[in-house]
Amino acid sequence: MSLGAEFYERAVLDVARELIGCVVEHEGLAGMIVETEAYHESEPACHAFAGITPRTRVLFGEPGGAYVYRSYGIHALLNAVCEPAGVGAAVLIRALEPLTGIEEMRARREQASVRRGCLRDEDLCSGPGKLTQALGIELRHNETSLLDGPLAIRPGRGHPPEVVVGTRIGIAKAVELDWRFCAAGSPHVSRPRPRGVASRVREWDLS
DNA sequence: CATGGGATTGACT
DNA sequence: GTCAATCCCATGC
Repeated sequence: MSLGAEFYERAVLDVARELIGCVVEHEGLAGMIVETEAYHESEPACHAFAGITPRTRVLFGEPGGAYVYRSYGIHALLNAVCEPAGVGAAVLIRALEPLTGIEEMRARREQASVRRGCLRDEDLCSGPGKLTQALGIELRHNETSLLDGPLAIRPGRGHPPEVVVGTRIGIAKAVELDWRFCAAGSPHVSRPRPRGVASRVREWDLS
């Protein structure tokens, strides 16, 4: 069962943190969310900061909507619209740990890669553009519903991962906000990793 | 209508 | 470390 509107209709920082450990699913392909970022109309890094435009209206729409936009002319980035309708806010899904359909994900990712057959599991969904490519998420999913649409986000199983907080990636404004959330220790988080997520070097590896 | 700038990635020096 | 690819849309004339 997908997360309901009441899950998304809350403070975007709470949603971003609690989405860590949840599962994104599309066409039978699924991965656990290990990295998110929060965006809110009150700060200039958020697309909704510009107000309601044809591009941003979905951000001000019903919580639980999907905001998918093209980045750098190439990549589709997936966001979950949050907060009550009328407030422009969303959580950017930045990385997944692949769970189901891993070989299908690898095939989709290697289509665009020059080096084939070399992609590790950690290379499949460790970035916002990578995960949409791996799961087949495209611009046509913009303004669809995460509650009952082709894209679904479900609660995770077991206890949720420990979460590490850091600053957001790849933005020029409001860079100081600690609005990035990562599953502690996960090798599927994108780079650069915040402190506390860096892979540990065992002592016997040093010499 | 023309222009400019990205919530990135992969390849290369 | 640097750099180009490439499309949508916000902005300004």
